[in-house]
Amino acid sequence: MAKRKKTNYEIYFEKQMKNPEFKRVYGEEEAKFSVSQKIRRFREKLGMTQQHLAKLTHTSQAAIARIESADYEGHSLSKLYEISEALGAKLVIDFIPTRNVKKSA
Amino acid sequence: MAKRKKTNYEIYFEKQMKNPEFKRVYGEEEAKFSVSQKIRRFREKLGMTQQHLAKLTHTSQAAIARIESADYEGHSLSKLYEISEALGAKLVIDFIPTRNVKKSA
DNA sequence: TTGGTATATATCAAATATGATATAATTCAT
DNA sequence: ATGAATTATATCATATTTGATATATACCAA
Repeated sequence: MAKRKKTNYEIYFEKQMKNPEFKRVYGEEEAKFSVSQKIRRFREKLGMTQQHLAKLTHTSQAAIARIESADYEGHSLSKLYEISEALGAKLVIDFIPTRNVKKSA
Repeated sequence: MAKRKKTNYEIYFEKQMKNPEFKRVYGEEEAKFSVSQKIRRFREKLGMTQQHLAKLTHTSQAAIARIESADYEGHSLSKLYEISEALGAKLVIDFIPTRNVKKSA
């Protein structure tokens, strides 16, 4: 069975992950957090309150609290884009291949 | 006005972005596609039909078509997680700092 | 403690996404 | 061109997210 050809991104990413510094920063420090946690951490790094982020994204402090709560899973992409904009960040979304999948039905 | 202290991640990322290879692969080849396009491209690389992906995610072919349509922006994270699982992929979501933001309200 | 600020939780109506179905349009092989 | 497979579009009921509000809790400083 022939192996699927890796994308450039995969090749590059795997190479980077062999770099201990990259692995530490990307693979551990950041990637282990849930989306909720990432938002909270990012906001707190900026010294920004939920109230302020709420104003920037035209919503309420309660809504931000909900989005940042650990067990919340109802995030929409449109909301995440709004939030990333308010945080001065770019939202990156990628599908990284992890295992083989049967090709067809 | 004192500059905000950069996070380790920011420092590392900016350094990487000065590497033309990283910039090309991370910033252009992948990031230029919308989420809809990424799903479609990923599915097609696997030689998988919308019908099959629909079955794997317990929904209809029409729903997959909608999710892959270029102008659709209603994606939810929960749906993206389901899809990435069916595609044999890990969904990566990250906020990459791009500019400074006022610290507080 | 008191007051002030920040965050968490609950409720409910409104907005939006989802699933299901039917059917149209496209693509592709023969 | 015909037919089969694939994808696109439309509609509508249902489910879920969102915004808004009120209020509770937590935390810190004076």
